[in-house]
Amino acid sequence: MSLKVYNSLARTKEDFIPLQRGYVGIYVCGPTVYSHPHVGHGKSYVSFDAMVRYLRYLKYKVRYVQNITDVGHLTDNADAGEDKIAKRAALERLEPMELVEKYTRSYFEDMDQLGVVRPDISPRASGHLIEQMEIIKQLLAKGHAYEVNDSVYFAVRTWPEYGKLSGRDLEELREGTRIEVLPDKRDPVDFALWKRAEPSHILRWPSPWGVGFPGWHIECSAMSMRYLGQTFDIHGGGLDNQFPHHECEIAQSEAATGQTFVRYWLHNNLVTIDGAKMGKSLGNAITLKEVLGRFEAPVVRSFILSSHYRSTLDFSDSALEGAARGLERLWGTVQAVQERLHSGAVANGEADEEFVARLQAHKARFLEQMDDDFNTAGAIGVLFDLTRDVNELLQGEATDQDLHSADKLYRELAGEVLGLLPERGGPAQGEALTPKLIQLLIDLRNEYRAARDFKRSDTVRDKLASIGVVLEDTANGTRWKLARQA
RNA sequence: GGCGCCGUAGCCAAGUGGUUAAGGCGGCGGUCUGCAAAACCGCUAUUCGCCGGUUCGACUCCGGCCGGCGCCUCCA
Repeated sequence: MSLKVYNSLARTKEDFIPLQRGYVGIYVCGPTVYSHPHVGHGKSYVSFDAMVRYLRYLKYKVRYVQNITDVGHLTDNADAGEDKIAKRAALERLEPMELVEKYTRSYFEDMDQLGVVRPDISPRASGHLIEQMEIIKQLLAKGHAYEVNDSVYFAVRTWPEYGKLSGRDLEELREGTRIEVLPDKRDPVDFALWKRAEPSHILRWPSPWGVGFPGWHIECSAMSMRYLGQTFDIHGGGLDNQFPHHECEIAQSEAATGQTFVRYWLHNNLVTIDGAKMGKSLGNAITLKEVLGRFEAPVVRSFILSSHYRSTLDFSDSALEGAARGLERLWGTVQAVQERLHSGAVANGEADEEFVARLQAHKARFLEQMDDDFNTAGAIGVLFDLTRDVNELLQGEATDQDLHSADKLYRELAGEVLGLLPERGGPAQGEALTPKLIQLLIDLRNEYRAARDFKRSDTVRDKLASIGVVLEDTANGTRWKLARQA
């Protein structure tokens, strides 16, 4: 069994073989931090998080780099229009870097909630101007770029492979150019590496070509190669960035270094809202904070992972609701296993051979799904098959070894790889009393029940229910849980 | 106009050239329970948008059609 990934460059699934045995370098295009993250960011970064988690589970030493774009790029196209960050900063009456800091924090806040493991390096574009200029210098020296009126453009006609990622034909691109071509460009398809700053442009830096700001694509080339080398294993991003962003990255990087830039390009598909594209510019973007206000973060995460990363995902309340019910059931079983383990009433003993064999079979199927281009949807399916078996086990006499092996498998697959288990943090001091108090009431109620005083036992249950504590009588005693928030 | 994707049960969603087309939600029936909840068991697509073709055999490959969508302009 080996990991296969869909490489956009090859348009097919390929065996994943890293450049250096045991090590993986991965770069994923990060957010431009000028507003709160939306559900599209959620899908993208949760998807790549699952990949990174799985690679680490496979014992690869992973270096995960994800940039923060804090250099304003233009609202319109790469050549004209306002700077997004400057525009928004003016609107919010903040210093541009203040705005950027605010939304960078907001971004990590939401990602943390979604259980996204932080990248190993989160480089800021504004902190890597030197590296960007270095590449531009190399491109100029090699004749792949030219300077006009204090701006520098990449000369696409000097790079015949331009279009290899997105399948574009240069001639068609020239004909189909919708944007007004700047007179400075020698060729309509050329793209900016460095732009002269107009006097009104706030975000500006000195450079060998005058005061200006970097082009949109150059930062990713600079930061990825800075930390992962001239050639690295995986570059990820949204499908919407395949062209022109990634195409341009490849051209400028490979033209500058003469080396293969990226070996595997992974693109995740986009989010739709009621079947239609969601976009900031379309005004139908839903922020993560909005969704996280209505659904628990793990529910959102499991919803995202319940479809393949290369499929579109349609956000709707009913679909989220379904994901919530399913996750609740999964958690119920995971929790029940742990409760049984800690109940002190478990028989010590060997694990049932047949049961262990079934666990192993589930695990193998799970890994098979993940190996197949990170099929988290299939993997979650296996988790529910596993849950069926574990529930069956819980119906009868389970030994501590049985329970331990089930618990371990959940933690490994659902927890470590998919990040779908609740954090197991100890309760805060005052809260530690709550379970004991509830247990007291449960014991009391059970005394009433033993005496067949159901009127009183129901009163206890109902009153607990009214403050959000739900009781469940099982063959192995009474359990309790907090009611879902309405 | 160019490039590309998708169409699987009421809903969400995997998947495969040929044994019974995952899984989740919902629904129905049952077991358990004082009642309930949860859990468990069973049922819920003779069929994979439509029409042709290739094949011994296609939902899976090819062609056409219908429908939905994306990229080609900032966007995860």
